[in-house]
Order: sequence, then structure tokens, then C-alpha cells
Amino acid sequence: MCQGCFNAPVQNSDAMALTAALLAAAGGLTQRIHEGVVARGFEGVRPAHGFAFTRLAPDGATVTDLAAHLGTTKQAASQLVEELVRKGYVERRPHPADARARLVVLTEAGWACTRAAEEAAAEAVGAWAGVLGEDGVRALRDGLLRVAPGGPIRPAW
Amino acid sequence: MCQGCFNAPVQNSDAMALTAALLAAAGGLTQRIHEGVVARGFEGVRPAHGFAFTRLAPDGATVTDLAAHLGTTKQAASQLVEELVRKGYVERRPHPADARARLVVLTEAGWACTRAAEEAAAEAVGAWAGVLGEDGVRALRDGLLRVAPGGPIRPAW
DNA sequence: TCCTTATGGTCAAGCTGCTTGACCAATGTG
DNA sequence: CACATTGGTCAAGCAGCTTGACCATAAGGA
Repeated sequence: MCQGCFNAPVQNSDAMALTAALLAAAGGLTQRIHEGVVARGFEGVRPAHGFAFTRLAPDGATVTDLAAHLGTTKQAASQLVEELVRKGYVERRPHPADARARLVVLTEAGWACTRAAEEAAAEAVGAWAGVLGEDGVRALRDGLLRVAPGGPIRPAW
Repeated sequence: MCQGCFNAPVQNSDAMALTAALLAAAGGLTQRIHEGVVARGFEGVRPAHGFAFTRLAPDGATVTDLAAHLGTTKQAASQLVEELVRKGYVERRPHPADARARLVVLTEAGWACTRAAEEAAAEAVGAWAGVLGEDGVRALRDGLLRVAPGGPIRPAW
């Protein structure tokens, strides 16, 4: 075993504990948000759709933009958009400045779903505030932001 | 929009920021551990295998145990074990107390890979200590542990 | 201008990891 | 000793993604 790592200030077992806690928290939070969205009446949506919504929300985006945001191929992004169109959450509009491109924008249902996800997230995080307190949650968020500034938007494993 | 949520102490946008930071941190850390494991010469391993290793490490486990740990069907767990057997990381031994069951245990290569993952995790978390300090990392870990005690081991989305 | 290259998007085929369903061997329970 | 239960595998199918090919528009240079 690498002596440097073995003798590092942060012990291996601690690192694994942090990793496990991080994965558990992320997985649990994602799950709760998803359940909250479903409970609010939005069916046929997966967490992956939420990652797409965060990119589409402000002013829409092209399929290529979305693919870059999600870290997938543009074919995969196109299929995801097609699915969201079928389900009524987004629609394709002609791009105002490029006849090749198509601007994908949220429909009213898409906006409603996005708001539902925000509510569900606030609810789940609110439960955390009951354990850590408002300050604790803020500290957690700030620590994570400082530590993962450029992390992947769509964790895939 | 739900007024209760809108007026909640933790604002929706804050909740989404925390969620994004959490996902980015988890995704980034997983990615770095994976890269560290690959850099140490272990090929053909995916993060999902690491989740399996953490269950098999102490004394081995049955396929059914593993399936429960990973949150999948036992068929999926069986296929994963088959793959790990092919790659030399685990082996199936007869179960000492039940002739139906088979005990899946790590081989020497499996142990080496587990140690490599621990080293890579310690390395990645060590980099975080450079930003947050030792105390900051500890606080982060403790906060996460308090907030996600029973979260899923294998985040899937 | 025309030709060439780059870019946005889709269609089609294939692969991988998982699921459901069926089944067998061994266990335990009355 | 029947009979339901449990551990495990085989087989088929599905969902989400990838690679490869292709078309339409755009951008840039001679």
C-alpha cells in the first residue's frame, strides 16, 4: 500500500466514510425530490429530466447545448427531448438566428414540473434543517460549493 | 406555487443550489476515485463494482445479500458477480452452512483493487482538505452522516 | 460568386445493464 | 413426507445510451 496515502492526515477509512455519506445524501435527496415531483402529479418523469430542465429553464437551449450540459452525445439528448415533447413538457421552436438549429423550450407543464421539483427540494432540505439547523445546512452547502465547483451536472455511474 | 414552500426558511433556489452542489461533489468524487483506481492499473472496473466490493470486503456475501445491498434484483447481482469472476476480482466458494448458497469472496486482486480505491479516495478527499481544512472536511462528513443515515448505497439515476 | 469546410440535427443499428418470468436444487416446517 | 420458502441461475426483453451515416444550413476563403 502507498505509504503516503496510508499516513496521510485524512485516513483512508475516513475518506471512504465521507464518500459513502456523500453518495447516500445525494442519492437520498434525488430520490426524495423525485418522489415529491411524482406526488405532485407529474408522471413519467425521471431525475434525468430534471437535469435537462435546469438547462432549459431560463431561455431554452439547443439540443447540442443540452448534450454538453448533460455530458452525453447529442443523439442521446435528442432522444431525451423527443421523449419530453411526447410527454408535453417541452416543445421545439425554430431558432430565431439559425435555421439549422431548433430551440427547445419548456411548455407550461414543463414550468409547472420545474416548480414542483423546487418545492420538493425545498421540502427535503427543510427536513435537513431540522437536524442540522439553518446554519448547518448553509455551512454544508457552502462547503460543497467550495469543494466541487466544476463537478459534473449529471452524475452517471 | 405552494405558499408554504415559497415562504419556507430555506428558499427553493437555495435548495436547488444545495442539490446541485451535492450532485456535483458526489459525481466528481466518484469520478476521481475511478480515475485513481484506473491509474493504479485496474482496468475493466466500474464504480458499480466498488459498491459491490464494500459489501464483499469483510467476509464475503451471498448473491442475495449483494442484491439487497445494491438495491437491484438478484439476477442483476448475479450477472455482476459473473463479470467480476471473469475479471479475476472475486470467486464463488461453497457456502459453509447452506448447500444452496454460494459465498462470493474477494480474490487477492479484489483486495488490491479495494485498497487502490481507498487510496484514491483518500487522495481526492485530501485535496478537499486543502480547501476546507481538516476541520472543514470533518464537519462536512459529520453533517452528511447526520443528514443521510439510511441513504441508498448505490445511487441510481 | 462558388466551393469547401464546419455545425445543428436526425435516422438507424447495436451494445450494455438491468428487469421480468420461469425454473431447479436445497432448506425448513407442519 | 408433503409443501411452501429460499438461494441461484437461465432466458428473453426493454430502456437508455453509443457509434456511424446522412442531410440541411452556415461560415469562410479563393
